[in-house]
Amino acid sequence: MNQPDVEWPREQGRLKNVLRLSNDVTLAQLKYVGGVDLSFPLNDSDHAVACVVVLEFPSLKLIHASYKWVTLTLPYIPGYLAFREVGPLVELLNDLKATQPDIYPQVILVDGNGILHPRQFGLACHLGVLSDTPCIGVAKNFLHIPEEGSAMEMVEVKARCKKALQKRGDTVDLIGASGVVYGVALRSSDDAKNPVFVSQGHGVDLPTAVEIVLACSKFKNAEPIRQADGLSRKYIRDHNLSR
DNA sequence: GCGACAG
DNA sequence: ATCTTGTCGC
Repeated sequence: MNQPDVEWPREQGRLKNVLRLSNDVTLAQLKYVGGVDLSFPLNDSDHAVACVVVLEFPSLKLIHASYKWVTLTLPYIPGYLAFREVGPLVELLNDLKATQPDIYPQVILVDGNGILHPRQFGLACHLGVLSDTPCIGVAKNFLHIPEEGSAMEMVEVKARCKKALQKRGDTVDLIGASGVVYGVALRSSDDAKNPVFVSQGHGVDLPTAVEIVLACSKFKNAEPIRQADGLSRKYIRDHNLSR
């Protein structure tokens, strides 16, 4: 009974029962924002460097970065990213909470989706529940969601974005034919024509999630994620981890 | 069967 | 995911 397409949706459904989409964090009380990401060496998809950073808010100054060199056992399958990447991230967060609880972030920006997902339970939800920490999904690319109507089709979303996202802060709601509010496409920078896709992960409502992502954005990618991405990549270079 | 699919 | 970084389409 080791069938991913049977066991994994089941597991997502179970964890979804303890998912909180109500708000546990506000901009006013925000002091530390986290960012997580994994980077891979060239020609080696079985190993990666997981990274968690903490930025002071609203200055967005880097105050912490920790890394973990990991061996990945599961493949990347769209809709099941969390099963491949969530383990190392939870470990890094647990270490941080245990050793430096004073700088543990009130909210974490995750490279990937929250409920903007075929079963409304993407990586940001998965990480939020397992770490019991508010999380926001921020994806650079749109994840295709089957059978949710023309309003959620790739070409349709792109067309609406091109028309409506004229300046930094503009948003386009992503609502399925079923009525589910998946998230929003957000223009995070005046220089970035293409949007990022923001969705609730855990412990945050959508308006607050968008507010936080925007407040953390200097470029297209929100600073916490951009830092985690850049630093984990640098870690691979500095330690000669590419084959 | 092919297509469409976060990282 | 991977490429130097910021962004994107020819």
